[in-house]
Amino acid sequence: MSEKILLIDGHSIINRAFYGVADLTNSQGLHTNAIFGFLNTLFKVLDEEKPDYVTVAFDVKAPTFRHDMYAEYKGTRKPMPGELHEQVPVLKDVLHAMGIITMEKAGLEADDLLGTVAKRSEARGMEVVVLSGDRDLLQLATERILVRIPKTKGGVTEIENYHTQDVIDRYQVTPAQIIELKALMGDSSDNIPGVPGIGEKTATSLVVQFGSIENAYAHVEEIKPNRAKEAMRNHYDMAQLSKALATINIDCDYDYQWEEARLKNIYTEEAYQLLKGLDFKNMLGRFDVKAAANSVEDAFLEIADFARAEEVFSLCAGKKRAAFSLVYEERELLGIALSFEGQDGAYIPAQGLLTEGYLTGKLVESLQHVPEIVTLDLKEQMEALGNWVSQDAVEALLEGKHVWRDVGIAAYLLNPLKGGYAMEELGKDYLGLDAPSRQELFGKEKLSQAAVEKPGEMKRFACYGAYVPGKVMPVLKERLERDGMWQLFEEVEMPLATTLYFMEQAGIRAEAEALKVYGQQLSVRIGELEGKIYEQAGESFNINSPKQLGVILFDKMGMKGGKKTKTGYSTSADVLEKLAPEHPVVADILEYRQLTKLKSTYADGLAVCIGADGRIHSRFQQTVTATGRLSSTEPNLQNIPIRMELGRLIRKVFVPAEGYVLLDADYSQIELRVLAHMSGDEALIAAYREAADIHRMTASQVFHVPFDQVTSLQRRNAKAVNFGIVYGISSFGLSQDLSISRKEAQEYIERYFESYPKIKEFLDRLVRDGREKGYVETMFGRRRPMPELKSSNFMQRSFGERVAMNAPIQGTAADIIKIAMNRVSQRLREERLRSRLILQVHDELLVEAHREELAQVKKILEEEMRQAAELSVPLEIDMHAGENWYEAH
DNA sequence: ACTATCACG
DNA sequence: ACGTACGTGATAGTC
Repeated sequence: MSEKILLIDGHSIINRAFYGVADLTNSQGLHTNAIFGFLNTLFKVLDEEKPDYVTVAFDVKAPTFRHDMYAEYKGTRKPMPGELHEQVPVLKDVLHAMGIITMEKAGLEADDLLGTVAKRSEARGMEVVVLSGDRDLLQLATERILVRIPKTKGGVTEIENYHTQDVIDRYQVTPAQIIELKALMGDSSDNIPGVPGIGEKTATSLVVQFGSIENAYAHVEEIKPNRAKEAMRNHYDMAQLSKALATINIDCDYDYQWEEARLKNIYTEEAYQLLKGLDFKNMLGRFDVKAAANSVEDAFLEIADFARAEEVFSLCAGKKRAAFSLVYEERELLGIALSFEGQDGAYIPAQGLLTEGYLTGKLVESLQHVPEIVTLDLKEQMEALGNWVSQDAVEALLEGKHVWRDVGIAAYLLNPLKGGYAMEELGKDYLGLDAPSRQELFGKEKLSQAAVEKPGEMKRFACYGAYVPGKVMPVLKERLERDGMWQLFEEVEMPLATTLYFMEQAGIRAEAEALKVYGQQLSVRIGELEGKIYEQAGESFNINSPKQLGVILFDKMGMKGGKKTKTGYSTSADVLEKLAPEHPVVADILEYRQLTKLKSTYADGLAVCIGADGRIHSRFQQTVTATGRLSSTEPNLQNIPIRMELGRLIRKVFVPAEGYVLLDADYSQIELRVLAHMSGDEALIAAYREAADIHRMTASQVFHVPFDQVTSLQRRNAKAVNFGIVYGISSFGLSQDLSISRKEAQEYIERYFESYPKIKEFLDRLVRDGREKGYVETMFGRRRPMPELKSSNFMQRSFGERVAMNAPIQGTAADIIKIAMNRVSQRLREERLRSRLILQVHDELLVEAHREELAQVKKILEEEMRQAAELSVPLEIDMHAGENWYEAH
């Protein structure tokens, strides 16, 4: 096997880290965020690539120009901010302490050094990995040179990988032609001027058509859009100059010694001390654990005989804290892992005398005595447990006199942007521990099979499943306390996990027969429409395929629809609605779309979710959204149609059990009320205190007309403005929504802010705080990290600004209803009622209320929802009871 | 696995 | 000049 070398573009990775990681300083006041980000990326790539050689290339800070004659361009490169500048030498020290060499040479750029060493290494038959944030480097990609580009998407770093074909797939040009592309379109971050008037699209088509700038110029008359032709003619010199700037020198005069770069143990004492001085506590964990890599696993036990199992359970029962993990698959229990003080991990497989029932019964019994119980995904564990012990036993355990802590939920609060909170992720993030993932150990193999074939791996997997939560929890607690979210965790999120468990268990009754009839009715009409559409189109085709539909509508029938998506024509509803007057088939297509949606997603989709008990048990996910809302899956019961009557009818299939009714309560405009409170705007607060029609009030203020003379159009527009404010207003967005010009939309917004100056101040403050602190927060301290606000990319930054305005509002509303849910659910149980909370739809709660308890339940809902938070405006609710969800809402 | 579309708050 | 409303999940088609 050939050896592997990893080459890192130090300049671009540290820059990326600096702008992507929230500001950090150590106790001496040294900025450390860029070093932190760099090292995290480095560790990630080292873990993934396991290279034999590593080198990091830097630019020399003295003025260095790739080509002296172009100094004026390179000279315009923005100077490094002092906060970043001071971190570079420290980073180099850390790298050197880990035995990783750096290279730099006056007169040469990091790019050139990387290119040179990459090519030489390739020539020696090595596998090469180049890591850079700069897409210029793509020109180096070959079959044996992999260019990796980290990309931050919503706070999560993913790395894009490019060999030759990947470049072609992504950019339509070869790696060598990346140079041409950059030369034409320019690159402001790299100070390549490019050709004015030519952007990515035009540049790509020119390179695809002509292969090179020179050839394009030779055939300048054939260049198609006139704009591009003129640009090429007038700025050919610029293009050539840009090309020279974009070209990486792969033959530098540099003496590179591979053996110097060979990677040894990077976890040295020296590096440890340096990281300690930087206050990188988490990374130290990594050093500790790496140093003692095998010691944890050595302590893991597998227990196969009855007497020892008894011993372990009774030992566990006597501890202050314990963590456990059920290892199961479908309805088969494979075993139980426990972790507590004095025993890092013990796995007890289900076998022989140690039956499923014995193990789970013993677990419940032991845990009853443990004051603090730690799990990863409590709700899921409890649902599994219910397979082997009685429902009552699970409920008693959940409501018992101990504290439950779910490390997945804790980690979610600390960073809600992550894709998941699996055991190995938590270990890595908070302990620097390299625990194996299920995927790594077993791949797609079934656990039941793995248990037989790989008992050693199964023991590791199971023990880590209990060990990691137990070890991570104290770290998470410290972080939550530091960030002011401990109370939110203890008093809102953890109780909510239990509330959601009860909701999922309860489910909602649905009438399969009625659903089937509804679906059949849809089918009839869908069939009619299908025939009608084919007739009008002159042929049959798949109406559900946007691609085929686009061809029929825009090519065959000649309707003028601008291209919109990357893949072709847009056929979305808003485009079709504008086209409807042109041809009657468009209306039919819209109706067809609507009906097939109803049929496939709702009629058919829900039918398969009805369980043997005649009820649908949706799953409420607590660790998914960026704002703190819940999400509902399998099926999603938070998007059941309501806006259109035909769809709304589906709600008639959701019915209460015999003897019950459905009681539905929703907050009235909770987000605007939250906004009124958080901003402290007197006008809005007064309006809500007087129970005024808020949209009419806004219209009256914004359009300067008396309250009772507001037209319905004005009210509608004002309503859209109110929505826009909550979404993080932009004139473009508002103009789209109202089909008005951007200018008009801008005027609405300005007049709104004149009427409600405190709201403008508030929103501005959110953006500013977000930028300075790196996060925004809700009334209850829930945070949303805001890495986007530091982006140099206009689009990302603008997005960040809207998010900064929206997240605290949406998130506070989410906090409030979560509090209400806990109180409602708890009171229903404490007051020994048969009524149950069964659904939450963001600002709405649905209770299956026993007819005899209706008055009492109404009172509970009303009280707990109104009093969930103390705001400077009242929290109003609308409440109805009905024989189905349609009637109740 | 990814994209387009559309259902909800 | 840049190109969008904020937050989700399910389905069908395409690659």
